[in-house]
Amino acid sequence: MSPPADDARRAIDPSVYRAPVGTHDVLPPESDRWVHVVATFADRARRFGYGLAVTPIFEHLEVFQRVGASTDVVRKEMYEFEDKGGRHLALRPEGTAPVVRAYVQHRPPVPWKVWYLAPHFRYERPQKGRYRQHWQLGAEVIGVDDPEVDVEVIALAHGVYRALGLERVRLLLNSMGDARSRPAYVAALRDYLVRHGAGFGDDFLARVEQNPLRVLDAKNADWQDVIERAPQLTEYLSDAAVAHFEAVQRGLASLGIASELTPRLVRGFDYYTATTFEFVSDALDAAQNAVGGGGRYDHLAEDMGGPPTPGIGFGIGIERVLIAADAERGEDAPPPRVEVFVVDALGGGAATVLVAELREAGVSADRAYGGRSVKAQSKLADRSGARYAVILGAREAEHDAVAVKDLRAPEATQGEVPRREVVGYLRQALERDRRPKSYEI
RNA sequence: GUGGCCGUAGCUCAGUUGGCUAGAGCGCCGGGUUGUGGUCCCGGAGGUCGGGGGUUCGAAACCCCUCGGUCACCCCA
Repeated sequence: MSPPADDARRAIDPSVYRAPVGTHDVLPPESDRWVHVVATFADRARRFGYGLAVTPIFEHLEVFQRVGASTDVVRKEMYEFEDKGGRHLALRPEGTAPVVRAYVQHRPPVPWKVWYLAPHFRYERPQKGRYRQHWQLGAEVIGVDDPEVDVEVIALAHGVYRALGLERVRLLLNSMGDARSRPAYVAALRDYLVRHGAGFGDDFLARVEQNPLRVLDAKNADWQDVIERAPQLTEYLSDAAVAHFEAVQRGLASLGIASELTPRLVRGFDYYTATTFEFVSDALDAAQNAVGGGGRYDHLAEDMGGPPTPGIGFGIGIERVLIAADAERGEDAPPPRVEVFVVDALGGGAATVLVAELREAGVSADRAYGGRSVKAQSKLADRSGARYAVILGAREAEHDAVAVKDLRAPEATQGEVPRREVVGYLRQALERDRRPKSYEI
């Protein structure tokens, strides 16, 4: 491949060869933290008895329209397209709908407990913690409306934040009521807002018209007084809804999980019923402080043509979790890439063999390429963060030995080890000072 | 979709009454007598000054458009 000629170079549009607006690459060393979040979640989901559900990255448009005609996701944020067969499809904007669709399609035995890791897409203007493609980890339990399930699902999410070392994450809790109690409330709220918000302009009226609940979490300062005094959903809950909600709160308390009743917590999707919740980070002063959220959706399966089936789930935004971790404790130096770096002063493939032996033995190892000088290789050894360097030198080779150097020692500490023993020697040395403390993101 | 701020080497930035071959630090590559890193010294590579158009004798700097970044609104992970 020869480089393009100068004039050909000029014709290349640099704005095209970059990640599209609102998307980003996840690369080392940042991706190490990303993997750690995923691994932590996967481990806990497994312990809770959840299996992985991998669903398509796109679905028929109708699947996502089930999140609600009044939602921003459906009205303006969907990445929809038509394929060559004329099907109307959309990239996944949220995680619950595809899982419920899969449930309705396959009808697995209940309770169906699954978790997922998936990219999500929303066409909106990016800003801190808000991207057009972002990754969510989530879990869903379908088929049971026992409040104990609500408690378990919330506990799963809560445990993930704790395991990741996030301490400034709070749990906000609310109940959206059930099919019987919500319509009466919405009517009362609309009535109230129309009466008291007469002078608030078209934006206000449009929201009241579209979905009065949307007004409750509005940030507009002029509206706050009216919103403060608006009727609260909790006053309209049916006896059954109240009983369910109280059971959830008792269950959380019994696990020592603190939650805050937040009557004005309104989540973005219309399908929510009963329990809704959101995890927010106080370390984030950005407008996007929600690091996760979810709720119960007892009519969604039915709305997709399945039998009446309750369900509950949540999603956690990986990017926001990482931002929250940075905000809590600052960005740490990246962890070492490998434990051992092999410096080859002999040539002839000696490093190739030793590195292979180390890797087979479970020791992470790297080496330099391109026949670089010993000095250059030593620099790379230093920068790799490796604890030990092994130098393959001519003097040592004369009696079948190699030099092993402790790169962390303040004074250069170097010793000779017989070539055939070096792998075992390094394994033991690394085992001795393996840090017991858990790795935080 | 609307609005504010910003756009000079890989990164962080300097460079204004518009005027010499566009600079620094860090990073990268090499060297400091032929086998060793982290400190220090020397050298080197690397820039369509986001892109296009305009004003001007002359533009990185001024104007317009455009692309991108960032923050906020709307809303959310």
